[in-house]
Amino acid sequence: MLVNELSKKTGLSIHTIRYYENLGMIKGLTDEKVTSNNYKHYDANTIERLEIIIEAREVGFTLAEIKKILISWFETTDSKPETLELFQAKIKEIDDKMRYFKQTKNLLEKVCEKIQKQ
Amino acid sequence: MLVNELSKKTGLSIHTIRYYENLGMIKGLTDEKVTSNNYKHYDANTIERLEIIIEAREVGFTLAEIKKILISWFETTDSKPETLELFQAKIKEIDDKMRYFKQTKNLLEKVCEKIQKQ
DNA sequence: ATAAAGCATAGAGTATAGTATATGCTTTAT
DNA sequence: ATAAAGCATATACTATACTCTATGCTTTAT
Repeated sequence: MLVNELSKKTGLSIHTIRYYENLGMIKGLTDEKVTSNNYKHYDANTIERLEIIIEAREVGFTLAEIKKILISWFETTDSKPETLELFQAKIKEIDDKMRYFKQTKNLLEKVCEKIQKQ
Repeated sequence: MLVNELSKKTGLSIHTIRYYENLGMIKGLTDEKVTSNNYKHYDANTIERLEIIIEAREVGFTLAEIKKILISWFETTDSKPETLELFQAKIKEIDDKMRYFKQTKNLLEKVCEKIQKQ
């Protein structure tokens, strides 16, 4: 599929997709048999990657961090202990954030109650 | 307390505190009795506000959104239905994000497992 | 008394994550 | 055949949230 279809399937703008491609987070392939253009083709794996990006950026991870996750998930063949430690730290970060979430949700609920009582 | 103490108590840099003050998220008061300087004094409410800011920014809310939360929580006396709707929408956002969190945590745990198996 | 540290304001600079514009070539539709 | 739409690359622009630097005045320590 070309970039337009990929955009429609993921909900990301073509600009954003190209931005992620420039960062090396996804990679389209040009068809060697076609010489008239250099259109890039994307596959199901690209969609999977973009869905991971969408999820992880909601969590607040930077694109640089998400890139590391993608590499470890899809490309890495060797296991580096520092990579493992990195992700274990990220899991802890998520747990910490969960607590902030609950507190903020709680505050928002109280704010709503306060408004409704008036 | 002055800005230095406030910084130490909250863990935020003096620059960041002033940045938030310029955005109108907190407010220090100058002592009217002192004419030689215009040092700003901060109270316990400021700490409370900054703690809310820290929590809510972890959740991914923008400073503009957090400012609205602070106003509704500490200053607002009248209840606007649109404010209530805003916060109810924010609560839903948090619930949505929670789902992304669980998915991302799940992915990270799988990545860790994958690395450990190698 | 004088140097060091603290405070305030203003403005510049940085990082991240897009978003938009310009240009030029290619493909598709009429 | 030609106009419209799609694709690629490059560069510029924007927004958010800081972070740093410069300047000058005030307070504190020695």
